[in-house]
Amino acid sequence: MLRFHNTLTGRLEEFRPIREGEVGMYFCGPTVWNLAHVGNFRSNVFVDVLRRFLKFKGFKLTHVMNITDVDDRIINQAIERGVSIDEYTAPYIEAFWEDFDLLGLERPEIAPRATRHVPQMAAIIDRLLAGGHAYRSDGSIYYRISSFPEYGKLSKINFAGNIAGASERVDTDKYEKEDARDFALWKAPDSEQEPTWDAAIGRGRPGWHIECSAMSMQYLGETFDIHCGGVDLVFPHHENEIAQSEGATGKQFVNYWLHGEHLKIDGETMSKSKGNYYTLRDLVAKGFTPAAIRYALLSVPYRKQLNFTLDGLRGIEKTVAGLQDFHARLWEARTEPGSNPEVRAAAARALEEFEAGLDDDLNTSVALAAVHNLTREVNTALACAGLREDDRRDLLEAVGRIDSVLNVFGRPGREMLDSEVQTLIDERQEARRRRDFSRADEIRDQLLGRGIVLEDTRDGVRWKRRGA
RNA sequence: GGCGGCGUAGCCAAGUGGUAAGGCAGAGGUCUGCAAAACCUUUAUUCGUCGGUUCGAUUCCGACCGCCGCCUCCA
Repeated sequence: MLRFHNTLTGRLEEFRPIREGEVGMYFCGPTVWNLAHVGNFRSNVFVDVLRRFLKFKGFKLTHVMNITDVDDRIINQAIERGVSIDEYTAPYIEAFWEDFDLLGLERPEIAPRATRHVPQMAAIIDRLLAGGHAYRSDGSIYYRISSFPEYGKLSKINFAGNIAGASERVDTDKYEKEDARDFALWKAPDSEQEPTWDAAIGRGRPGWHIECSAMSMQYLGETFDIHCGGVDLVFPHHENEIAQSEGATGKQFVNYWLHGEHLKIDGETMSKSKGNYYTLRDLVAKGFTPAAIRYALLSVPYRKQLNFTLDGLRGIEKTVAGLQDFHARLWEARTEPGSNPEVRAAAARALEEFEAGLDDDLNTSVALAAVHNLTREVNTALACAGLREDDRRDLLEAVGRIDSVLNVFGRPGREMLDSEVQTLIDERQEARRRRDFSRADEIRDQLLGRGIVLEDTRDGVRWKRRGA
């Protein structure tokens, strides 16, 4: 039974989609004003595990991830450089997808861009105006929080007790708002340079929150199953989405809200000034593999802060290499016909525990423990020739199924070595037959220098690549 | 000030009212010409501190200490 911790209710709840066997989910995606950092990708990895596990469970998925390509930062940067919004964001969107693919993330079914959905946003704002949930002021349009008594139900925010200690931080707004809590749905242009849209509601540009209401409802309907994002979005972004959507439709917006925790770097918040700010590219440049980064980001359950350290990542490189070696060894294993009931049972148990772990609010730690227990048991069988052909087939299938969610085992297909390397390997085998071990070791070291690691096994020599 | 999270071996960490998963590192061993890989054994009488409830608490309650986050368009 699949259960999620629902931020809306604060409880662990059984997941029941609106339509049997189908799931609509929305994830607040990147704001493409700079290169995404490793923390951004923790959210993406969490959502990737979620979407892959839903497919594992047999659900048909419609996953929408928006791309925020208009906000104050983007507009300011574009104006400063004298380029259009699209020109400014294009390289960041491209870089985002490159990193996304590199981490083995499955692309969502739909990835709408805010700038392409302004009419839909205007339509919702129009409904809100008609319903008394919004008002015009100084050419801008604001959401009237007092018209939505349930405001605060997601973040449990309490304005009464809130203002006292935080009062010095409350925005002294230049705009004319009825209430300090009200937020902008539609902004009148500040200057002539600013990009604007002509919509039925006037000329201007959308506020931040409205795009997610507009795009999620366009692609998933007025009520849908899952909305996820980082914890920082709970307030105000998601709270405002609820106010906008439910204010406009009068229906419940989302059934399950899932929020991923942030990561810490060496126990501290990541920030440029602390020098612990890593983009994916930084880590790859340091020699880390995407599979290990992915593993690191998913190894701790999504609702826990995870402590990301380079030392830890180095250890995880070994863990992941072990899993990939295991997969390759299993793929190559020469086995006798038949089956070993113990191995069969181990495979079945691992799949069960893997699924049970993820069923429990995506407890990836438990799921990974099941994987490691399986690889150890199978390695034992492999070491004492206790693996049979039927087991091998079952295990490859089980690993494939597990990896359809984790995506860390790598593809075991054999790459061809160039003939010069192959000749050296053959020469070394010949030298070993002559017991000319100094020549054999010389060749082994030589290949190691080229990133090729040799292993002598009972079935002959194996080779694999290792990063420099 | 309001709301929330966390503190478990050298490190990363899961977890539960009934006696501590998993990974990395360490030690010893098997295998190997030597390696590598893999496997086996081993590594927390103990889960921040102090109280309380209980037959029994790391797990529930209270206090305290320490760390992190949201209340600022930051994942």
